[in-house]
Amino acid sequence: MSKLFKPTESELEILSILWEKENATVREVHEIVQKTKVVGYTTTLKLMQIMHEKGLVIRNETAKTHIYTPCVEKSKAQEQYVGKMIRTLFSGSTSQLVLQALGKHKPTQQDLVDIKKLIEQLEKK
Amino acid sequence: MSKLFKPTESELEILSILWEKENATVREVHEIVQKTKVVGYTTTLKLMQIMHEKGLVIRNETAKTHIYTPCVEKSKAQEQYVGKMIRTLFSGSTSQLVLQALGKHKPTQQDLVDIKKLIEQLEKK
DNA sequence: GATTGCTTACGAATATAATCGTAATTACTA
DNA sequence: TAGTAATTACGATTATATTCGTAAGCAATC
Repeated sequence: MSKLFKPTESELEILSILWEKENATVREVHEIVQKTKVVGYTTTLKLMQIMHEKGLVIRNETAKTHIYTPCVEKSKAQEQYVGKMIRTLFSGSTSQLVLQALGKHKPTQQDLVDIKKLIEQLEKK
Repeated sequence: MSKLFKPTESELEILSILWEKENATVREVHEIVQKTKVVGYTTTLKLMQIMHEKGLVIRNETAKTHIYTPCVEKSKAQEQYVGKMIRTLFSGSTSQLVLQALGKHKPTQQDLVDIKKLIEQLEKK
């Protein structure tokens, strides 16, 4: 059984930025966080230091300015959150989640092709 | 723009129980919560009282034992959480969420039929 | 070598959430 | 009526998360 990890709200936000950019400095992360909410630089710094203590990220300290890299797999987070959401918000029904997602957030034509392909595969079993 | 609501972890758990049962007493909710984690009765009570103050639930106080009813729509919560998840965990891609969900949490044959139907409708536009 | 700017480290304050103990109330019943 | 059980109300504590101020280090530059 894989250990479940449970980042806080702020930690998840930072992780999503790191997943996007592969790795980043505190300054870079902070710049992006700023777009969403006003918060001091040292706040972002402290959060990332705590994440380092927890092992959520690793960092390269060779240069003065440290470079942070995520240390948990995005796919694991996805799996965990999707599972929890299906349970608590969709009464355990995967298809309800899918219908809601496709209905509210319109997918592209290519998206639909991909999904149909997967459905075909699933039907073969 | 509809006001966004942001229940805590525990509040969301209680809401999901209330959505499932339409309405319930503190005792009933507590009984279900107990299956997941050990926690005192008054803790559940207090949480539901706070939710009442916040307007997340309404309650019928005519009898000694109050009956709680959810006061936010499940669909609104679904929309909000799915949207946020797509943004922070799936880089804004709906299809990625769908693929992850269908891949990890196997849907029934009927589920697949429903989804295909929706896809057909979406393709017509 | 003093000044400036950017960095990390870290303590401490603040805010929020979760937990529970105790008292008061009510209803039932022996 | 006295006693028991279940309920609500509510204060207080504990735990957790977030925020920021300040100091110290380092490098470039005036």
